[in-house]
Amino acid sequence: MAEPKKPKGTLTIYDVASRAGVSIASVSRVLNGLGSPRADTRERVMQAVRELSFVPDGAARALSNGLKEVVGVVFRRGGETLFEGEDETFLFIDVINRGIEVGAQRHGFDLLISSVGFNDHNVAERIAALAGKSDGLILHDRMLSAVGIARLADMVPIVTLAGSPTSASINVRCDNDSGIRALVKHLVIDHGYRSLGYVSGRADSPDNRTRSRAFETAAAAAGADIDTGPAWQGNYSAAGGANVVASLLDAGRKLPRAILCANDQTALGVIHALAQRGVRVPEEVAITGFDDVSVARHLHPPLTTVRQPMLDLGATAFEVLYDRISSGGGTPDTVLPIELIVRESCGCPPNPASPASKKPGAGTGT
Amino acid sequence: MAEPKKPKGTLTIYDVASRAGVSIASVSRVLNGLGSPRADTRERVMQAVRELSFVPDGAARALSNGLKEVVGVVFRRGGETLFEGEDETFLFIDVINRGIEVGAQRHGFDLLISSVGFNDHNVAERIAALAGKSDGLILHDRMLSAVGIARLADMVPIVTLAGSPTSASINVRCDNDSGIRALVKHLVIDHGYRSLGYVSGRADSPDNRTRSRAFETAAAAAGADIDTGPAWQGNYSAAGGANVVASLLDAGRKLPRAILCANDQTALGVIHALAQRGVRVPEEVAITGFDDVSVARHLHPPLTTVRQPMLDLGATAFEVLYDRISSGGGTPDTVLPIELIVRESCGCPPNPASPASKKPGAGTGT
DNA sequence: TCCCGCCCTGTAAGCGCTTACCGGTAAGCG
DNA sequence: CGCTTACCGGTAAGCGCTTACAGGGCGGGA
Repeated sequence: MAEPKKPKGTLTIYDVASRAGVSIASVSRVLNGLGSPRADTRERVMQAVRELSFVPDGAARALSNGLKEVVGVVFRRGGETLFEGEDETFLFIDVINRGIEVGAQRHGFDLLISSVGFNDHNVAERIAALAGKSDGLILHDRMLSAVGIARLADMVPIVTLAGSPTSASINVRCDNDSGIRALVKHLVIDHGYRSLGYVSGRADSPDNRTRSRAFETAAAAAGADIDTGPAWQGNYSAAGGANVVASLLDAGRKLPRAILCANDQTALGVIHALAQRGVRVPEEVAITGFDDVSVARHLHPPLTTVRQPMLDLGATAFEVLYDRISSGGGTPDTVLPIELIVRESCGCPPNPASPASKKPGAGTGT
Repeated sequence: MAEPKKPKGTLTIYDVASRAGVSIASVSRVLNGLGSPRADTRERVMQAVRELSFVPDGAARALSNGLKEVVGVVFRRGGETLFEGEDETFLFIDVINRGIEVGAQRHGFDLLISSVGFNDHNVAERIAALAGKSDGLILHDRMLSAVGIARLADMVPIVTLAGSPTSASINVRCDNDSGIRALVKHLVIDHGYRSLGYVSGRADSPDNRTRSRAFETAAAAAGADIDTGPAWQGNYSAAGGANVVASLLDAGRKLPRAILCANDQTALGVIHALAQRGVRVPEEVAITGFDDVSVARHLHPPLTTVRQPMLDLGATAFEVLYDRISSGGGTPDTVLPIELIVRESCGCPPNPASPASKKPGAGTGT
C-alpha cells in the first residue's frame, strides 16, 4: 500500500485524524489512553500513527497541560582542562546525573542539561533560559549564591544538591556529618590514633564546610589532637592534596598519625605525595577519603573512605522535585545515609574476601 | 504518567504587560529585541520583567515559532556496572556531549539527554518521546539499526555519530581509516615491524568495522604479516583486551611484533596483561591505542595512539544538525581529521619535551 | 413502538507566545 | 496650517494539543 508520503512540514494530529477518519479529539484520547474508544477507532488511529510515524509535539502538549516533563540540571565543568586530573569530579557528577535520570524516567521526564564553565559570565541568563524550558531545576554543588537561588526559585521549583535549603528551595544531601564522625571514630577509637589532620576541599563548598566542621567537633569529642590551619587547604583535586602534603613536609611540620581528606581525589594526591617523600601509608600515616569513587579500591593501599549513595542522591533529588512540581509538596531538606568503607589505608588488614581483586583497569597503581 | 497539573500562579506575558502598562505585543518585542520600541517603553517592560522575575514559557515560545531550541542526545550506558572499568568509555561519550553542548550554546540551544541501558526494552518509545521534545536528535554509536534510524528520521532530523549516513540521516565521524593507516605506516615503515595484530572492539560497532577493515588493507599494502581470527575479538574494554592477550598466550600462539588496539581502553588491558606475563612493551611487542583518552599519556609506557577530536566531533555534530534544522541543508557525511600521537609504546624514544609530566592523578601507574 | 440513557465521538475553547496587520499620533513638507 | 510619511503600539489570529461540553446512535424498559 504505497501511500504518498507527506514530505511537507510538520505532521500534526489533524493529519492523523483525517487519515484515520476520526476527529482530533479521538486521536488525542487514543494516544493518551483516556476515555474508552471503540476498539475499531483505536485501531484505525494506531494504524494511521504508525503509517505516518507521528509523534505528538512536545511543546504543544506542554503548553496544553501545563507540564513539560523536563527537568533542568545545572553543574559546573572542571574548567577547560577536561583531560587533566579533574576526571573524577566529572565522573562524580555524572553518576549523580545518572541517578536523576533514573528517577526521571520513572515519570516520563527527560533531563535538560547545561554545564557551566568557571569563567562563563552569563550564567544567570543561561539558567533562566533553562528554567523556561523545564518544570523544575536541579542545581549541583556551588552553582549559585543564596540570593541567586532565591531569585530563581520564584520562577520555577528548585532542588539543590549538597547545599542547604532556603525558604524557597529544597535541598538533598548526604550525611557528611555522620560520615566524618564514623571516620574519626574508626581512627581514634578502633585504631587508637591520637593526632588527626583534615585536608579540606574548596573553601566555597557547603559540603566541605560541613565536613570540616564535623571533623573538628568529632575529633574534639573523641579527645584527639588536631592539626589545622591554612596549610591544610585543599581544593578537591589530587594536585591540591599533594600540595598540602608537600608544603607541610617542606615546612618541617610533623604529620599527624592520621589524615582525613575532603574527598577521594584529594586522598589520592596525598598518598601519592607521601609515597614520593618515602612516608609509608598506613604504617606511618593513615589516610582516609570521602566518596568511594571507583579508583578508591584500586589504590595502593586500598582507600578507607565513606561511600555516598550517589545514584540515590540523584534519584532522590528528582523525586523530591517531582513532588514539588506535582503537588507543591516536597521535603525541604533530605539527608541520605552514608556508609563507612573500611579498607587498608587506615591501617586495617587486607580484607580476605576480595584479595587480589585488582583488575586491568585505569588507575591500577603498581 | 503525566498526571500532575498544578500550575500555581503561572506568570505570563499578560502580567508583565499590565504591570508595565503596555500590550503583550510590546513585551514580546522588547524581550526578543524586535522592532524599535521607544526607550521609555523598553524600560518599563524591562522593569516589570525584573520585578516579577518573569521568564517566558519555553513551550509556548516553541509552539509559536516552531522551534524548541532543544536537541536530544541519546547514548548507551556502559551497563549497570558503573563503577567497574568502563569509566573511560563513559568519559569518552561525555567529552563528545560536551562538544555538542558547546556548539549548542552558540545558538541558544540546550541538550535533552537520555541514556539507554543495554537491556532497556522500550528504547524506540523513549527515543520517540525525546524526538517530540526536540528539534533534532544526535545518536551516539550503536544506538539503533538502520531501519530504526530511517523510521526516526521522518519524525525529526537525525545526526548519527560514528555511523554511516543513510538517505535520511546525517553522519559525523572521525577519519578512522587514515588513523589506522598512519599507525600501520608508523609501525611498519618507521619501525620496520613485519608482523601485526589487531585487537578489535565490539563487533557491532561501525567504528570498529571501519578500523578493522582499514587495518587489513593498510597492513597488506605495507606488506606486513597480520595475525587475525576470532581470538582477536575484544570489546572496547580493558578486560576485553587483557582477555585476548591471555588466551593468545595460553594457546601458545606467538605474538606479532606489534599490536594495534581498537581503542585506548583495550590497549590498557593489553599492556597490563602483557606485563603480568612478563612480556616487555615495547621491546618485545609494540602496542598502540586509539582515541587518546586522558590516561593514555600516563601509562607505562606512554601510549602511542591516534587522537580523535572529540570536542570537535560533538560541536560539528551539532552544527550539522543545526544546518539541517534551520535550512534543511547539512552535509550528509562529515569526516573529521585525526592526529597521530607518537609516544613510547610503539618503540619510539621518550619525548624530551614532556619528560616527567607525570602528575599525581588517577591512572598514574608506577 | 416510543422514550430514556448511556457511550462514544466531535466541536470548540483555550494554554502562553509571536507577529502580520492596522490605526493613531507626531514629525516632515509644501 | 493641512496633508503626507513614518513609526509605534495594539488587536487578533494562530502554533498543535488537551478536554469540557454537546450531540448522535443504539439498546432496553414500559
